[in-house]
Amino acid sequence: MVRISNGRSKASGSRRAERTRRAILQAAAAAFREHGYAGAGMREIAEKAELSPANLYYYFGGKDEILFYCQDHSLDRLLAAADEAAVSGEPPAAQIGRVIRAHLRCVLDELDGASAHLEVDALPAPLRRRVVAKRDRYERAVRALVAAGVDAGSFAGRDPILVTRAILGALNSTVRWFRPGGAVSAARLADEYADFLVRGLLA
Amino acid sequence: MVRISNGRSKASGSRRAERTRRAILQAAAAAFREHGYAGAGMREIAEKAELSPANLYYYFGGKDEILFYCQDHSLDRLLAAADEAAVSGEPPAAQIGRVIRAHLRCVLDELDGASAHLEVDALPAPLRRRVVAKRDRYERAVRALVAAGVDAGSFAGRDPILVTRAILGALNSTVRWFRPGGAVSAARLADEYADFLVRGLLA
DNA sequence: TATGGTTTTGAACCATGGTTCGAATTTCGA
DNA sequence: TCGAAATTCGAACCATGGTTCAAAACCATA
Repeated sequence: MVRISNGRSKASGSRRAERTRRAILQAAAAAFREHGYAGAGMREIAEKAELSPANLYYYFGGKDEILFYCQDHSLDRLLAAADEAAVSGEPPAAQIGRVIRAHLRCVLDELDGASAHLEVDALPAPLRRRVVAKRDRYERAVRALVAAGVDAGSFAGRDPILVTRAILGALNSTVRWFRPGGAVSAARLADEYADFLVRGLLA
Repeated sequence: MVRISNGRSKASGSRRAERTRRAILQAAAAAFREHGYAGAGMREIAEKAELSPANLYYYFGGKDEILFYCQDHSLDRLLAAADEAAVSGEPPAAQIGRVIRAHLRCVLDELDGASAHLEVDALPAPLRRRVVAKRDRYERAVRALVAAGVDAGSFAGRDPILVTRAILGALNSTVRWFRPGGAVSAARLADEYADFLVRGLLA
């Protein structure tokens, strides 16, 4: 494990290679969400991506590196959404609502975003550090929005750290039971969650 | 796997046997929380329980059966707390607050309660059915309290199913980051979470 | 102390699964 | 079309980890 040295492993050039890279990450994310990191096998990931198990090692250094890129990619999405909300100029409640909806969209609609925060401990130390650092950056960004609302007086004076973790915990746990095509749509879920959680913040 | 036939496996008699049974469950729960079900090894569980790996099979049929009893035990605790709140005669908001605090106490204070809801899919079908049934019973109990508040007009008219899942998701996710002896105590966490989540319910 | 049941264990078994390797196949510019 | 680079794969390697087994150690009772 941990045979990654530079940022990109080999084979980052061609257009086609980049496509199969994406396909692998998507297949892996689906497998991770179904059986967890340790439970999902390379053979299963290969089958979902429609190529041989050995071929995975042409694109990635190993199983852990696949998990790393899954998490890293979805964290980039989340961070972008949080930054976008922060500069929107809307009132704090609307900003948080934006972030909640964007977060759920990332986690539920896009297949490869589910394993963003789950199973960080499965990564070897150097990769884990990078993911944890990025995840903390996202958590701080959300927390800053909460704290801004508290300072402005529109939110109740609760601990922003705890409230932020409660919100993120509620959001991330949706991947455990939500299934596309089920009784509730992702859009309705996002609306209800946003209303409920934002209401909890208000003074 | 699934070599369990009757409710109790062998060796349920002596007082001492029952003690080591508990010790094994506690050690296993700690290991599961640390590395997940698939990630935690029987040798690690044995070491934490201070006995040999082979000895585990004198008390339990296998790894999956250990997970089953972990989940079953903590679900009993949660159900008892929910029932207790339901018959308290307090207003809905106070009842939900009670359940939230009890839930966090179960999940954070008692070491063997952490893996209650996580990793249900790891169980073989027959055991999984039993755990899922009990877990659903608990979720319905909490949902009934929420629905009662909505009907009484003290809660906003949101979907009780989604709101309940949001609450339980926030509560269960605490085991991912909470560590006893850390910056925040379990009691303060419970108070903040209860205030925040109950406030989200109010009309 | 002798005896039968309970409890514990070291060692090995065996399936699973991540990984490697060398060759075959495909791709693509010259 | 030719040949080098990129891509794919079957097969095997090997460590890990759940599990089994027969024998030893323990413990209560007669």
